[in-house]
Amino acid sequence: MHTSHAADPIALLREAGLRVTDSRVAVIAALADLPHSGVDAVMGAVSRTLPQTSRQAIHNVLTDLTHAGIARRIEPAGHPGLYELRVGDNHHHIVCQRCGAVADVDCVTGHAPCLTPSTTSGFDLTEAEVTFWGVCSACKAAQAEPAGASAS
Amino acid sequence: MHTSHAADPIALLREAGLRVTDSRVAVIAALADLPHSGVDAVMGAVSRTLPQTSRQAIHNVLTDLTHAGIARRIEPAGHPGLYELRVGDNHHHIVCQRCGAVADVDCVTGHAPCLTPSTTSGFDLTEAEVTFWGVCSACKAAQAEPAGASAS
DNA sequence: ACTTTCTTTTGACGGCGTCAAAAGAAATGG
DNA sequence: CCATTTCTTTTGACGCCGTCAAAAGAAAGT
Repeated sequence: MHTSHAADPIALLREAGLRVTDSRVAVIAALADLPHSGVDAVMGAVSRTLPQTSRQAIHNVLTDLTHAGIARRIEPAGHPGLYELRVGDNHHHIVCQRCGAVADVDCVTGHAPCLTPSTTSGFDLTEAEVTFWGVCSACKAAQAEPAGASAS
Repeated sequence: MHTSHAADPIALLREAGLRVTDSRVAVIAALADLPHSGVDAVMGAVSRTLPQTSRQAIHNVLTDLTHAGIARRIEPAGHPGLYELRVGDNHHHIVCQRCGAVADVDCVTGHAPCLTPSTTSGFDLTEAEVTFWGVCSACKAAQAEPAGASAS
């Protein structure tokens, strides 16, 4: 009866009042395995166990999970949407400008909205989203070794 | 009446080594007039003086200006790209979750990258992008008066 | 088991942006 | 002043990503 730990898909779904289906369990498992996955990556992972699953179903499930508060969608500029299960801890992201890889960054202050703008221009503030941009270690290595390296 | 501080489209283009064409001058004028404009808005503004201008030309010009450092492109999640002339002052934005309106927010610390993540996961950090989300005053007013309101 | 409700499949569609080829306009050199 | 090179703009097609909508299928309530 305690609120569940990260990776019990069935409990997460039940608590959210969503039906427990194979697709949803598989999508949650995929996100637990590969955070910051897009529809394609989730599709690939789900297809290994449920090969008939449609792309639209992946979209549906990810949208449902997001609305239910189980998943969170991020959308770095110039990239398709990505999903992760870490929710409600107000963390941020660092995105590689070369390959688009994403890593988590713990919030600087620890609680939302974590920043206060100097002037709000009459807006009611809901949240502050911080995206760091940089170059990941893999891309740094690829740049340092121009040729001959085993790249992925 | 204008001080040199205001953007002079022709000077900006010359300094960047770009040819001075009607389209480019018109796009810069449009952005000076309406910051945070998308391709559609710029197109509408430019069409008033250069009605034959193609949408692709707007894309080209905006991309050229961005690469030249004259304009900056922002891309709030779920919205098409927006452009502004304010460049290099490391300011941020607040976006209305209802209507997508964007306002500028001066940087909290005043200089890039303005924030340092606690853990960089091996990334070389380039910049920190902060997007505030909230509800603009117009949408707040619209919500307060559910029916019979005059034109927005 | 029957009916209602929710989920998934299937196919089409739309926004937004890019690519590429051809036509047009500005700078350069004779 | 004309010819050449270079850059800009037009035109049309295409692709990615996501949404919409209708029909088929599976789960829950009585």
